[in-house]
Amino acid sequence: MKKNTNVDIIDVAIKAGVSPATVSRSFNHPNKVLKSTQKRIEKAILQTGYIRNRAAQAIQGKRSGTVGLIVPTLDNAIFSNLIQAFSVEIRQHGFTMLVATNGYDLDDEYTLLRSLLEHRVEGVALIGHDHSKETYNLLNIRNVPVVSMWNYKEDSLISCVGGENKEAGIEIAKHISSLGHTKIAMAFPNVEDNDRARDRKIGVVEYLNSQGITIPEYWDIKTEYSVSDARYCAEELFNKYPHPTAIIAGNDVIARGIIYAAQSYGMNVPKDISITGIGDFSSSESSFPSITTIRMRPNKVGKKAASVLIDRINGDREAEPTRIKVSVEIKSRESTMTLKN
Amino acid sequence: MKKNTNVDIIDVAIKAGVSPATVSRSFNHPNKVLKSTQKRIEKAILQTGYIRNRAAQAIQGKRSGTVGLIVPTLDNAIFSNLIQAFSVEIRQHGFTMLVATNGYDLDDEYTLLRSLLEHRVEGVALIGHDHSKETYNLLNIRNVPVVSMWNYKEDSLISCVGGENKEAGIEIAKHISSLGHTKIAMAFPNVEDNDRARDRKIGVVEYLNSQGITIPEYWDIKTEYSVSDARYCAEELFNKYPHPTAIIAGNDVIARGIIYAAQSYGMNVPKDISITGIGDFSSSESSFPSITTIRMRPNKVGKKAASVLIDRINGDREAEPTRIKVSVEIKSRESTMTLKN
DNA sequence: AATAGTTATGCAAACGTTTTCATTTCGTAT
DNA sequence: ATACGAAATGAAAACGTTTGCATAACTATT
Repeated sequence: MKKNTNVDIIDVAIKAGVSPATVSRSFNHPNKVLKSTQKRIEKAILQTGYIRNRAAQAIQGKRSGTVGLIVPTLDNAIFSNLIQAFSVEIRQHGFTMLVATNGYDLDDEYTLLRSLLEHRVEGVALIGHDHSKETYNLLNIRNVPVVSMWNYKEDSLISCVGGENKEAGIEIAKHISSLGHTKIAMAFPNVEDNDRARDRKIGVVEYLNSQGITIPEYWDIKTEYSVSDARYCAEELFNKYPHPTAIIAGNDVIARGIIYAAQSYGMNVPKDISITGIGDFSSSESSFPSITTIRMRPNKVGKKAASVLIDRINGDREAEPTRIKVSVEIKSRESTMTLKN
Repeated sequence: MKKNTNVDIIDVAIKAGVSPATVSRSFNHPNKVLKSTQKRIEKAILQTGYIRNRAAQAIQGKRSGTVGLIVPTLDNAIFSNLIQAFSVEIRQHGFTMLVATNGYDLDDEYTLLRSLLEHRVEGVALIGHDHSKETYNLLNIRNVPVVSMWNYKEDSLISCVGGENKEAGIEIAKHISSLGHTKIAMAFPNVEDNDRARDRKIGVVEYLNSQGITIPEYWDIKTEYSVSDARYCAEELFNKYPHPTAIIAGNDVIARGIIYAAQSYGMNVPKDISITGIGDFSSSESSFPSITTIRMRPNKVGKKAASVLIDRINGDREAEPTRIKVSVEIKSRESTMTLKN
């Protein structure tokens, strides 16, 4: 078996009886090359097993054909829908995606960004608006097309596509409050360096306050973004403190964990306790009980963000940030009900 | 604000008062360069805002600093743990990861592989052993370091790290059977082009047959890899056919969907019906009821696969495939119990 | 102090493309 | 047939690195 690693555009050109320039053009400007010549070139490519070298292309300072994506983690459902949608759309435009995870660490994010830029990604997608000074600075200096996903912000420094998280918090609080609940607990992750969670929490707290409801310290649960930790934290609450009649969770994964905790304590959701999420992840509708949540349309956000990014890559580098607000919407399902007294 | 996109190694060299070659060496062979010179270079890099160009590096035919990963989907929990572990390990060795999803389409996988090779990834990770003829051929011709994850196979054509899926199937069937169940249903996805699912199913069927148990057609559920579809399919079963006392699901996500279906039909899991998964995804232990499943150690597989790949990248290109078997283990939890009669 | 052996650096030729500019070929109108 | 503009192609100079070879600057040895 002939091992063939280094056939280049010149080999193809010779085989096809044309110049390298023509082969190159047949890739990048096919309309500038005669149909019949294209055929000959294609044949030569097949015969030689040529695979074009994007690195050599990228070096021209033009297209690298890649975009970078930095997410906090791939480890759970939170970003899966989003990333999948983003990836599919990106690819349809001929890009390949470089992915890096920063584990919610903003300094690390900066390092990753640098590394992506070393690879000359044509654009970058990030999550949310909490990024280090250095990150913003680097993006600006290099003038990299960039889009922030998941979170709408009307005065964002960079383009963004997402829902308004504060509004999401308000909506869910409104829902719970309208069902008559007043003994309400919350379960959010660490909101420092995480504007999505922070905005949601602010929305919840502000709305409840406006209704004269305050949440005591011991009902303000801090949890990680995982089913297991959420369950554990909820069980702690059930063990040690008076039981609320409703718990508002920072997202659907946390809500799921809390529901498991409640069920394992023999409570019925929603009869004994109402529990809400935020996000509407793909399994929230089909779980039992299905979760009352706020629909944040991850698929739409991912897809839309991809096209915003591509537009920016192809378009005006100096343009104002594009900001797209994806409306949020309450999904009232089985995990909540009117407070019985 | 000065927009600065094109500072190159020469600018840095001038600033630092050395030659470009020395700057290059300070990146790639730092021990070959005087400490004091390195300092000057670092300072120049900071002052100029230089970011090295990996494309120009890659063109030398040496390192591109990237590896490619092709997965069926990012959309659900199945591969999340695996990918996360893989990505973290890869990065610790200075690589960046190019990710592509093929939606379980093997022809598409070939196209993606080509595209990754255009970017001159130094190695490729795939899922399982079902790949098209063209894919295997291309990998062989180009002599690309490659590792298959998730599935151990003793005579695999390429290196692999994973559990033995057939064994997983056998183990879970053994467990269910040992609990006294004989009225057993199965729920698997389409096993064509999916060796993981196929091997599991074979294991289940063969073991049950050996115990004199056969599964009627109407208890052989075909479902997609999603909570919602699994729930839907299970409800169909509950609606139309006699109820089994146990259901063996192809993985934990499917199991989860089935549990929801059962619960929504007022059944108690496990008192009325035992349900098992395979895979042991991160939330399976903390869900309620927790899922009896086969531990496939996705974190270990991902991490190990990354290091196998890196070894192959740095090592002997002609070596025999490295095959690492990650042992599977039954995790008996709350979703199963002895058949009461 | 002269020599040999190291170590650090510079020079210049790659690496595999793309693209500008120049040239050739072709079709069409005279 | 001739001339003209358009379309297709080729030649060669980039693009930003890395690296083999040559040289210069040290260190250690006598």
